[in-house]
Amino acid sequence: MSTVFMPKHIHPIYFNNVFDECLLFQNLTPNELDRLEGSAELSKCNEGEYLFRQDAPADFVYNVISGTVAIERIFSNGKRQIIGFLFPGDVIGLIHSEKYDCAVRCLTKVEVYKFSRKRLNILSEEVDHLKQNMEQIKSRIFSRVMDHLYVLGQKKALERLCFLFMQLLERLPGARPDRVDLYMSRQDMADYLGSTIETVSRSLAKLKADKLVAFPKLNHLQILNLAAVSELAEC
Amino acid sequence: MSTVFMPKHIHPIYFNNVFDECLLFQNLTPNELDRLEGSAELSKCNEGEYLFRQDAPADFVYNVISGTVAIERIFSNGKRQIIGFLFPGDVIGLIHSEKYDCAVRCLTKVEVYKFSRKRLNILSEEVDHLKQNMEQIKSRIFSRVMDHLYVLGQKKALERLCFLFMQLLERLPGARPDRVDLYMSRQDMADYLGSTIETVSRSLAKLKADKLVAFPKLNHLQILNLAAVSELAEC
DNA sequence: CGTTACGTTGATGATATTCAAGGACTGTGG
DNA sequence: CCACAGTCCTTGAATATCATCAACGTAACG
Repeated sequence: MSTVFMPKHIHPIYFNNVFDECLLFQNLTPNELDRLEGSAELSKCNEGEYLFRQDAPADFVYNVISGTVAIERIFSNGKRQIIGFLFPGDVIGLIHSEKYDCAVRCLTKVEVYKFSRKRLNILSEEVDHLKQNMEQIKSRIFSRVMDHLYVLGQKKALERLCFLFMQLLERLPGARPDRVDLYMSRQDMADYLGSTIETVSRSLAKLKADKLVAFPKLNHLQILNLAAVSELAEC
Repeated sequence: MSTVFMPKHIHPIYFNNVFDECLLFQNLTPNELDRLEGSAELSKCNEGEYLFRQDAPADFVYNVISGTVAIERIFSNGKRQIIGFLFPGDVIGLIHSEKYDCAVRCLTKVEVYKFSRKRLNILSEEVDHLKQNMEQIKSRIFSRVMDHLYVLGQKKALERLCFLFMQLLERLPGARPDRVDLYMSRQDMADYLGSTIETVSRSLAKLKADKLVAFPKLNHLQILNLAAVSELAEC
């Protein structure tokens, strides 16, 4: 990998596998990357911990370097809806008012770059590509939520599960059909898919019985029949 | 109503009941409003027509003056998910990439102000309050979609219907518990709530039987027991 | 080797969808 | 003004799907 664009002081992990795929940094010149770096701070978080909670002041924007997180929303009756899962390269916290309207829980050990939201906004005024990238990220997030909405509105349990698998396959860096790591629990899947842990488990059993997927280990998914899974997931 | 902030050439309908509630224009000075006006054009659309279609170039941002529209998304299998209903004062088309990723269908005769997206963005660089308003609108839209996601994921048909009614009551200008006009068909409600027309109809019957609501006319909803409906709708 | 947390499976009842038939409202033309 | 057709809405019956409660497996860990 070329090191031409590598700012001097950023943690090297940035450049292992994430940097190239990271939307936030697309098309930035070395000089602009340097300026962005000045607003950033590496931050770590352990499995099960929260990056931030619902209703906390929305002062920071995060860029996931490594690990997987769940965006979740708790409601007054105690129920939980997971809005999405985010992976290395993804950005958190762009679309918020003064307070975060959801919480971010780490499913694994997580490393993030933490930006002051204010400074990022100021910088985006001066760096046109950065602004464009931020807008693009927002519209992608929105588009993804609308797909999610459709899945919860129209699809059956089995199809929902396939939707999740295709999402993971497409968005989890390094995922291949024969190797998708499920970092989330069955309960997390259920809360994402608007279902229950039992229904998820039964749907999994059905997919296994039909030889569409296999589980060499509990959280190691293999997609055996990609065409069929993709078909079921289809939007 | 004070006319101090009234730009000279804007269509008077703007000032009948919408202007004060319109987020896009909050806190703008008369001079700034004048500049905004220069980018605007009044446009009308009949019931059943589309303001724009999915995948059309996203060149414009709309501000609803009068009427009701449905934001909908069509999927490859022909199914339709309605993302939301918009009313006077609401803004359409802020969060999109180059192409609209959903379509906007008019449920009634509709009047909108049509802004060039490009010019609006440029103007927002110069007018700080406008930029803030736009950000606030985006985060509200996002927050609303997340509530919707929760409703589709976690709630039963009856509760979903109550959720819709409360949304209408809160957001439809002029709506009161004893007078909520349903401009959408039963099919529209079903497509919004991730349900079927029959289930919507049955849920309605149940709510009527329990004296929570009444229908003096087919599309004139009265909420008889606001506390109960609100309770059922609760997020 | 027991404890604990997490996942699976079975039985049952609740809820929603589907298919089909019947009403109610609307607009048109006689 | 009425008859008729068309559209939308409601209701019924049968079925499919899912949630719930409970029991059982299994993997991880001290």
